[in-house]
Parts: sequence; C-alpha cells; structure tokens
Amino acid sequence: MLELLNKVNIQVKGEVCLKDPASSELGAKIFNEGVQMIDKMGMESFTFKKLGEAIGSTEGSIYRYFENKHKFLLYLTSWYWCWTEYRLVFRTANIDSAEERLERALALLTSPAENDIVFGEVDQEALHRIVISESAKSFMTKEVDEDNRIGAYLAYKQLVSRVSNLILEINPNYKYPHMLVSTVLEGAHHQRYFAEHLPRLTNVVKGEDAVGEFYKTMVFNTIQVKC
Amino acid sequence: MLELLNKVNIQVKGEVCLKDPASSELGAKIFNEGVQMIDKMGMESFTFKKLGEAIGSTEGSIYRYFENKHKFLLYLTSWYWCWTEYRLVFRTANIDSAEERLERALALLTSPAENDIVFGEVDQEALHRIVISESAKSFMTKEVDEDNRIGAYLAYKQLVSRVSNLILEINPNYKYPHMLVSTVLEGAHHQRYFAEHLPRLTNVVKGEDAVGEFYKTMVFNTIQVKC
DNA sequence: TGTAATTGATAGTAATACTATTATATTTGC
DNA sequence: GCAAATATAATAGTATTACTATCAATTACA
Repeated sequence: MLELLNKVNIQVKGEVCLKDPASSELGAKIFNEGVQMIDKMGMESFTFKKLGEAIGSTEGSIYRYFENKHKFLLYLTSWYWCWTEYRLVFRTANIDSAEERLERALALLTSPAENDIVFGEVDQEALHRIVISESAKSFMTKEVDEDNRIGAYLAYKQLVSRVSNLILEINPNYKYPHMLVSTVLEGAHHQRYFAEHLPRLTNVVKGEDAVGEFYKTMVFNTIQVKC
Repeated sequence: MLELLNKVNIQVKGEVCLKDPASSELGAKIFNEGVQMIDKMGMESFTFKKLGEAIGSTEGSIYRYFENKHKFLLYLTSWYWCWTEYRLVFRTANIDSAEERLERALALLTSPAENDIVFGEVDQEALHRIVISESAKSFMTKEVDEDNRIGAYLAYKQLVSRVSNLILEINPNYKYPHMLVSTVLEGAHHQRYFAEHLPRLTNVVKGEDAVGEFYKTMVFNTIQVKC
C-alpha cells in the first residue's frame, strides 16, 4: 500500500449526497462503517437505523447526509469509480507505448480486490466487493434516468471514455470502443462473482489470473484489424 | 410469431415455487399479470398485494404459489432461460456448419426483445425487458448460494453450457468458453439497457444491429487462433 | 355425495423507510 | 468571549411492506 504524504481526496461529483460526508467526522464514520456493514450484510438488510446504532449516532443524523440508502450506494459506487480512474491514470503515466498503456489499464480493471494508495480509513477491498455484488442495483432501477440527470454515473462514464480513448489510440477506426469497455468492466466483476458463487458460469482456475488473461486476449483480438 | 398446434410447455426445474403456476387458472394469471406489473413498475414497487388486487385475488393466495417475490423473480428468469434455450435449439437445428450454428446462436442471444413461438398468454417481450433490467437482482443477493442449491440457476447454466459446446466444436482448445458465453449473455442485456438509459456507455446506432455485430465479431475474433 | 384441496376474506405483526420535533452540543464570526 | 448559526442526539410517529394465521366459501374429484 502506497502512502502519500499529502493525502489526495476523492471528490464525488453529482448531487448524490445532501452534505459531503468528507466534510465531517460523522460523515467519515458513516462512509467507513457503511462500507463495512453493506459488505457484511448486503444492501437488502442494511438500514440507516442499524448504521446509526453502529456508529453511536442516529437514523435522523444519517438522513442529513443522504436522502436514502440508494443515494448512499450511488455515492459509494461513484467514489469507487473515481478511485479506479485515479489509479488508472497513475499506472499508465509515463508509459510511451499505447499497447502497453491499454494492457496496464486492463490489468487494473480486471484485477481482484486489493487495497492500494491510502485514502483515509476507506476499506478499498470491502468497497470493491460491494461494487461487484451491488453496483448493478445502482443503475437497474426505475429511477435511472433521474439518477443520471443528477450526475450519479458521471464517474463511470468518464472512466469508460478514458479507456475508450486508449483503444482508439491503437485502432482509431474501431467502431465500438464504449461497448467494449463497458463489457469488460461489467464482465470482469461478474466473473469474480461467478467464480465465488456460480463456478459453472466461468472458467476461473485457482492460482491463475484467468479473468485478466481472458479479457486481455478478448480486447486485443477484438480491436485489431485481422491479417 | 410461430403458432404450434400442440403447445409446448416450458417446465421450470428447481424448487423455486411452492406450487406450479402452470397447473391452474390462478397460477397462469399470477404469471401473466405478474410479468405485466413488474415490467411496468419494476421489482421495487411490485408487491403481492397489488398483484392480488389486479387479478381479483388476494395476497394470501399468491403466497401459496411463491414463498416471496424474490422466488417469483427466480421463476420468471428460469422460465426466460428455458424459453431461450428452446428457441436456440430450434434455430440451430439441421444446420451443418458449426460456424453457422454459433453465428445463429449469437444472433438470437443478442437480439432485441420480440415475441416468438406462442406459449400460452406469456408476453415474451415484457419478460425480456424484465430479465434485462431485473435479472442481476436474481443472483446478486446474500442468498445466492442457497438459491443455487435449490436449482434456481439451472436453466441459465444449461444454456451457457450449450453455447460453450458450440464454441468448443469450432476451437476445442479454447480455454475460456464459459467465461466468454456468460460475458456475451450479460453484456448483450446490459448494452440494450445502456442504449436506452446511459447511451454514453455504448455505441448503439439507431437502425443498425450494433449489439449483434459487436458480439459476433468479438466472439469469433476471440476464439480463433490467430494467423 | 362426501371429503379433500383450493381459494377468498379478513386480521394481525414486526420491520422498514422515512418525517417531524425539540433539546443539546459545537462551531463560527465578530 | 459571547451570541448566533449550525450540527447532532433523542425521541416519537406514520404509512407501507412482507409476511403469518385463521376460517369460511367454493370447487374438484373419487
């Protein structure tokens, strides 16, 4: 884990919270303990009442930060994608070859959960598990258009756009870069989940990085004009 | 829409319902009106009470068919995958070339919603939309292992296995057929959803079958050993 | 025709997802 | 250093949800 002297803060854009949880002690507790609770019990069982009790505060206080628990999930996933983009920029910096930059980007996006650069007390591994198993619920709702309007998916779209550009550097004529990138992002998460719970839907072998290998081959074979 | 003289029934396996909805008038109403309601209002707002009122019955009666609304969703998705497999077998029958069989299979799996062979009163288009926007919730829960144990995902696994075998016929050495197939199945649904709600995550152009084209190229480029 | 199974009607409960109110700290601006 | 503004805690309350239970009425079927 890389520790930075001057901490870089992840700033979540969009009107996803009523009050920035990074702005107070209580907000930080809500964020950190919220991540722990959702990781352990899942969104279904998670409530603001339980979270309030866990941090020695109350339901009412949490409602002053987030309108409801769905907005809280939107905040967590936005934070995750901002964090991912930050790491991606970091890992592809100073690399000359476009191919290698894409390779590194894909390795990051398909890698298993791991704590990285320190951001406060945030348990990045737990958050990664949450995004794997709950993020579909963040946009698969009847309110998706309204949530989109308030900017809840900006971070995700920005990441997709950034990786798409890496692809276009290699093959400027490739027609479906966004489709390919979102397929990889969603797919990699799914495969990790399947490996754990529905192994017959995947081909993950213990000890091998099958997910990374699979998507790397898939992307490079898909974008390159055949000989 | 092809109408068969002797109707073929979709038989959902696994212990997903308490009582087979295909076995009674009331069961059929629950199924058909349930599909309509979930399509219109989404799983979040859907309740057995509302469904009971809509079909002139009661909450209690529906609970005798399904333990809860999550099991109902499991039933719907299983039905959908059985139906999809049935259509796939139909469309690849009597085709000699393995490549063409795979191409037809992919075309079916990535195609937009459309009503097909008649199965009772089932609104297949609505069901397709439900699977696109709700099916992640059928396995992304803390009860996934228990649901798997009772056979809730058998139909899905069977379809993945069948398409994987098509791939292995073309390239018996390909290492990740299950991963590739589940990536396509989930991906195609996601792309349809994104096209509707989050267009910046995709590259779907009106009038073109970009989704089908994209996944076809992706699969064939991925499995074929490069020259 | 009698018995079993199914359905309908009604009632009840614990938990959830909030909203509202008021008292008590805590911060801040001057 | 103090008043005013703001944040938090404590408590109460409501409509809805996700069930469970009971019993009467209807229908099936043997």
